[in-house]
Amino acid sequence: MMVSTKGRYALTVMVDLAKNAVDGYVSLADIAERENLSMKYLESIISMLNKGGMLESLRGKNGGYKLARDPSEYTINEILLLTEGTLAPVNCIMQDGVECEKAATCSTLPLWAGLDGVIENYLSGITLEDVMSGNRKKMLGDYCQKCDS
Amino acid sequence: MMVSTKGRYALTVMVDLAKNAVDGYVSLADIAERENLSMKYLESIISMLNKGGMLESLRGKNGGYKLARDPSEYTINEILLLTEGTLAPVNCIMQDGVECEKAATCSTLPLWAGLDGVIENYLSGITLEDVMSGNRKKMLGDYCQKCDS
DNA sequence: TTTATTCCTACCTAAGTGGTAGGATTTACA
DNA sequence: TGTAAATCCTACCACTTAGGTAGGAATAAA
Repeated sequence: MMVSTKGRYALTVMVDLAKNAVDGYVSLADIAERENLSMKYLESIISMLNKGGMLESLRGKNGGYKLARDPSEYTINEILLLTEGTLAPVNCIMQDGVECEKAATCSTLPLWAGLDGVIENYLSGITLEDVMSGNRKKMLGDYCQKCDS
Repeated sequence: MMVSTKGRYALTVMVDLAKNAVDGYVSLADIAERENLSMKYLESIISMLNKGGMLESLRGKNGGYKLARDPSEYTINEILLLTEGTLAPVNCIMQDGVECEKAATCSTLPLWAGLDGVIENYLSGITLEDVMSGNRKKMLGDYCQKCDS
């Protein structure tokens, strides 16, 4: 599994915030109840989003969270990267400038690099707005039977 | 990480067998030495490939393994599926006919389905022959700087 | 000053990853 | 017919990650 519940829940939280955007702040308790997820667990996840600059927060009564930007200005890639660390499909892809010692002669590396590119390309091309508004054509593309009907 | 060492080593073994195809059988000891991998661990991996019909094997002296078909007749997708079980990027994608109970109303599901499609499409479009022969154009596509030079 | 909220640290169980160990079985060949 | 070389099979094991839970401190509005 490439994306754990951390990443999935992070996206769910972001979509929830986008859909329930109001003037003020939205509390985590509200989000957890709407999405039927453990509030305590969401706490640790939303903390990563917050520290990563995705959100604005306010403590205390009537506090909560809200998106820092317009939904169209978030790519799914950057949201998932915050909670997952990396989205590389294998751990032999170069990370932090360190590459596998066999890289120069490895026959399979180009395959993994290509797969990595395909994934990043897809996730970078879709915004929070697309997910929130259910842009099936963009998300499902050729695989969507309903998109043409 | 989507693909574990099992899948990576399985592909490495298949490529090694493709490159070192001879009349007879290739022993696991030879493969392990060439690829510098633990023979004992490879044993369990090659067993999955063998049971999955990817190989032909012969026990006893001068025994070993060889590919059951031409390299061009294996897709990378089917090789990885044997050792990984699934290549779905998240576990909320439908499996064995069972789908998430929130599927009908889930905003994020189309994204995961789209990502799954992109991955499967990529891995199904590349053959063992492509990897063995280093077909960078096909594996790296638009991401390859060297492909046009 | 009370109440509702975020923020922080620590802890826990179960499952998966990446192997290792030892031996039984089979086959070619001298 | 014996022996060496190979696959095949079952068990085990340490370590890491996933997926949370628990408890309380700090903050801010009313």
